[in-house]
Amino acid sequence: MNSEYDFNREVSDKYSLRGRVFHKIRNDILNGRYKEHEELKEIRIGKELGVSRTPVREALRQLELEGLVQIIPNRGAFVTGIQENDVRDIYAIRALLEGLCARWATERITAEQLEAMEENVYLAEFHAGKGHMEQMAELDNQFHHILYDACGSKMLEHQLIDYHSYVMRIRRKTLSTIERSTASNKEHRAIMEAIRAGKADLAERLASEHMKNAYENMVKNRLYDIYKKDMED
Amino acid sequence: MNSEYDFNREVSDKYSLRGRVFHKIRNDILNGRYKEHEELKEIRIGKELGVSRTPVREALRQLELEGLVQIIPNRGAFVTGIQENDVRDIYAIRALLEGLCARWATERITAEQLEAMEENVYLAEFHAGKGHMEQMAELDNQFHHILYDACGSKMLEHQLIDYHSYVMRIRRKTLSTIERSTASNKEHRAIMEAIRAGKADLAERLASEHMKNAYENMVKNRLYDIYKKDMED
DNA sequence: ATTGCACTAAATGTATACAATTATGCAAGA
DNA sequence: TCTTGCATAATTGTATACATTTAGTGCAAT
Repeated sequence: MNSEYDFNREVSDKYSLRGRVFHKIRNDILNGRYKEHEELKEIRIGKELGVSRTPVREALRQLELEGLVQIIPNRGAFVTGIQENDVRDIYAIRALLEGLCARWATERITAEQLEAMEENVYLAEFHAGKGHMEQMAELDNQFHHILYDACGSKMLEHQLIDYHSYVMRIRRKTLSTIERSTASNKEHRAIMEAIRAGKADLAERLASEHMKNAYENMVKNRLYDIYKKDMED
Repeated sequence: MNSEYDFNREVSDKYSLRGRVFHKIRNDILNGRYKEHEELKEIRIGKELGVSRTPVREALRQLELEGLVQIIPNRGAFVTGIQENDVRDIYAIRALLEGLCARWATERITAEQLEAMEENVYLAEFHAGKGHMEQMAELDNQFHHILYDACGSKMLEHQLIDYHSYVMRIRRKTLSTIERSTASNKEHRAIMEAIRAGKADLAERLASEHMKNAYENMVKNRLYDIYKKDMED
């Protein structure tokens, strides 16, 4: 019998212990509860969550997959350090890949995805007027995930989600000015309209520039200095 | 007191049991011992290598990191399927990233790395004349790894190495014609010379086209059909 | 005061036992 | 013959015990 299975299913299920531990630690890292280079000890985390070391160990190894944790043999698991150079490189890489993503999305986006994208942009404009920063940040994340989904490439989508997670710790702070947030959403609108108009070259260029702008804004405000100083003591 | 440590150390050490299991399974996948979608059962592999399930489980989760294995909860670990679309996407992504890599390498390459690159190209020309396919394939891998190293970005290097591993199962067969192999090395030479001359734009374009050529050659010869048919039964 | 070494404590690495889940085979019924 | 249901086997998930490695402490020798 032809045994079918969805091989594109998410890696870490939320219902196993390992899945729950995975998401807990992941959120704690992204929300800044754990600092850079902080050691994540299996016993302590296991005790905190009421599970044994085994699912914790496996969750930590899954987190290494996302680049949020680094495991050193016989030493332990550490929260990945955010290096200034790495951030620069990631944005350069993302400038290319988000461009490619926008190009492919232009060719393959569905009506539903386009509608979701439009709704996202409109909603963000509303919240921008009200100064709702929390919602803006969330909508920004959402916009990019819609774009990743729309490109129709699991490979590219997975890659971009990984990078997105990696810089989210910083990006949340980067977007925390209403000026950049508003400008960012305008760029989203431009990308969306290029995609809707079927202009692949334009969409690619706009998405690429969107990344460069985000990075330059970050550098200008030197918002990741808070991380830098941790590395210097 | 300042406890220093090399955080760029390789993830999987070769001296722990998990490390050995990891490399064993990895080689078996790359060398084609395990077919696509083949199930990798913890007990069987553990018995074969004389270890318990624990290091096998962890090795499998590390392999998921490289994209060679997919783990489905409560079902098991399976060799990643090579989809035609994924290969197309990876080469498109690599076309961009190898270009970026060549650009950065132009700006940052060291004298030693450049010399290694030159030696590689000369040696490949020698083996091309003799028709030594094995050596050609190995030198091709080596050239790209030198390039990755020379770009001076751990982020980009790691990314490219991952993709490189992923398609190596196919690429070995792709290079198996002496014509493509020779053409490929000519492209390597052109990239190397552009880097040596400090022409970043040219190096980027050549490296990008090198990927496109490799992919088009593969499609032309339809060399991955052997994989495709496995998926259709 | 400093270095070196042994010893201790604590953490990770591995093996194994048990629990939960999934796959398989067979029999009963339509 | 095909399907359904249950019993059983096989496999993964988790907990725990033990082995190994590492970090740190304290004491002695210089």
